[in-house]
Amino acid sequence: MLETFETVAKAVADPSRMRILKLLEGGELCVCQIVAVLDLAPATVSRHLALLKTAGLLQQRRSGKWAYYRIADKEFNDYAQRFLALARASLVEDPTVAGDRRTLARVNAVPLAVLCQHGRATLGRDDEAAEANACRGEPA
Amino acid sequence: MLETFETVAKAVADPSRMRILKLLEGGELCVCQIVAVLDLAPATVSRHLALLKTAGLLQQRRSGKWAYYRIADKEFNDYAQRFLALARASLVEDPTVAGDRRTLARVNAVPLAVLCQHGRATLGRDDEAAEANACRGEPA
DNA sequence: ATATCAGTTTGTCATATGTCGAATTGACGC
DNA sequence: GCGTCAATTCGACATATGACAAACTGATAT
Repeated sequence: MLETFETVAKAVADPSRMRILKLLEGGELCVCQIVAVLDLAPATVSRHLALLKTAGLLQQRRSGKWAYYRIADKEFNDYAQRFLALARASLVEDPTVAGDRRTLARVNAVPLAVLCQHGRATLGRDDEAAEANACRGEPA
Repeated sequence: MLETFETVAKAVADPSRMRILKLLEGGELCVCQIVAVLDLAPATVSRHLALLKTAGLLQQRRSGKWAYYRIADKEFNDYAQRFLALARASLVEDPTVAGDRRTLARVNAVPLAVLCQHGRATLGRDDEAAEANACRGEPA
């Protein structure tokens, strides 16, 4: 259907959403991690994730207070997996995507109990003391 | 570049433009043929075609008063040909696309001197007398 | 040079979209 | 039950976008 194609195509035709997809290629992430990397409001990220999920590009699970999103591994419609393949083959050396990955590494070095409370501001404090893990302590 | 990806993705993420791409898979067309099939204002079609061309998805040539567009056969950027391949594999049995192709067959049965002057209205008059060819009489 | 024609550009309008702040919802701890 | 936290939904705003009409541009015929 033309409408489905449009829905999926529009989903990847936004830079913020494309950045999310490239982040998730590395594996499932908690919303708060995506928020910290992209430095966008949680409402914005939540809206983007919902749109990607509606387009059949992502899957979601909840664990306690946290929501995790990952790249869809099923065929939810005729086009999602094709666009995911195209996205995977794209932007391989893009500086924005590469920068996001570096930021994600720093995000992952911060205990999420801290990240969830103080957001991206914690990234500049490498001397922050370690705390108990929260949402990131639960692999898929 | 993320910006280029966005430009190309946005170009195919619109139904009218996707219909144009599917039409052009059958070969080069004059603007007036596309106008007749899509039943959109010439200004609208012209805007869409310009956007597709900017995205590296189409090429254009002029011949007299007429402008012809065809699917790009060169790599104008990193993504255009990838999206063209995806588009070619998509909407193969879509009813809107199929209907456009049927309409195009009827458009092609009308001499373009007539079509260019009277537009889509000529499609309902199968008894129209043949006239000299105009823009369609010039194959690539 | 003038008129006609086809396509393009400009201007306008209604609608869509990305973003953020506020409000809401659901999970958790006490 | 209450307070806290993370994510989601809602509302508002600025900007973008698809559509059309009008104006413009370039090609052609006379």
